[in-house]
Amino acid sequence: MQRTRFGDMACSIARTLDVIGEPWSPLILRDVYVGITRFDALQQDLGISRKVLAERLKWLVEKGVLARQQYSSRPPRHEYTLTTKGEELCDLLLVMVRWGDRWTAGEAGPPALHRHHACGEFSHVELHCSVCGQPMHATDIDVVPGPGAAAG
Amino acid sequence: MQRTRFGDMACSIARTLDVIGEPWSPLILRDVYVGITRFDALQQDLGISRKVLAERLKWLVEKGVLARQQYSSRPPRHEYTLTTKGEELCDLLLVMVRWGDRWTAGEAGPPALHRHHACGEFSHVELHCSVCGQPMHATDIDVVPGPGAAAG
DNA sequence: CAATTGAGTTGCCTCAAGGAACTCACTCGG
DNA sequence: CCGAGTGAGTTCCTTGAGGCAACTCAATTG
Repeated sequence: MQRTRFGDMACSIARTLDVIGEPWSPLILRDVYVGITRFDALQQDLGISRKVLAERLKWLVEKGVLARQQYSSRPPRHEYTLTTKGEELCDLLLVMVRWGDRWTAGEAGPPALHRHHACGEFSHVELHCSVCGQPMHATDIDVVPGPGAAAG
Repeated sequence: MQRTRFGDMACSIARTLDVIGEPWSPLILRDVYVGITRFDALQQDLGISRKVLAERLKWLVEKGVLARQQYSSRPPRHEYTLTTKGEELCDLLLVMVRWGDRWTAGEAGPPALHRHHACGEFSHVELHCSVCGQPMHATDIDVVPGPGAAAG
């Protein structure tokens, strides 16, 4: 965890980073997304320190991205699942995968493939405009201050 | 910088995080994207420590996301600009903005708006399938091992 | 020649990350 | 009933990254 907190900045990027910007958090999200939901399983899959894992899980639950649920009462056992807020964060992971596949995969090719339910094909995500439906990239837009911009 | 490096993992998310996963890096990228390209300007805008800023810039240049260019020879002055690789990373920022706007903006509304050049409207990004063009979210896909998956 | 600006670098200090061991509650096999 | 096993953390110690401030160096402006 960095000392400077991003949560108070008037920037949606900074505020998103406040939630999942710390090391390991996106990988925890990925694991929960693919079905690794128990503490020990996460710890072994990631090779993360148990202490840091406990901290991150607590944080992500507090932020409403994950939910901690008891799936057995005797013995008490828990698992972590995605909330709606968390599922929508996974979109971010898809975009990371796309960039990582393009720029870091190298000769061996992408480590994972995505099959889209709607068409059944292996594909990747593309960004489109919510209004006109055309492709939309960082170079295709102007950024202007919005209502929540800091005064001054 | 976390001690555990993500760059060697067989996962495009981890490898993307290796490039921009460290604290501040996405915000540096955002600033360069919106035209804050000089060292001191970045330092003042972000409130980041000069030491960490120097480290991050060096890392991002090494990774080919930013380019360090001289825009004046006498006196020698430099600025940082986005490479193609860096511009494509900005797509990630757009998705962060979208999530942050939805889940963290609150009453005040989003701090920034995006106007799409193609249609001239204020809009946000949506994820679509590269094959069928239909919406594509984390809940709409199956993840299966690809050619670059680690053996074992 | 002094002050200013851009772009870093150096040094010190604190707190977070890594690692390993320990706890606690419960279950299962003999 | 006893010991081993499992899930889910917690505690302790060491190292190193992040914050802060001061310093450097080169060139420019007054």
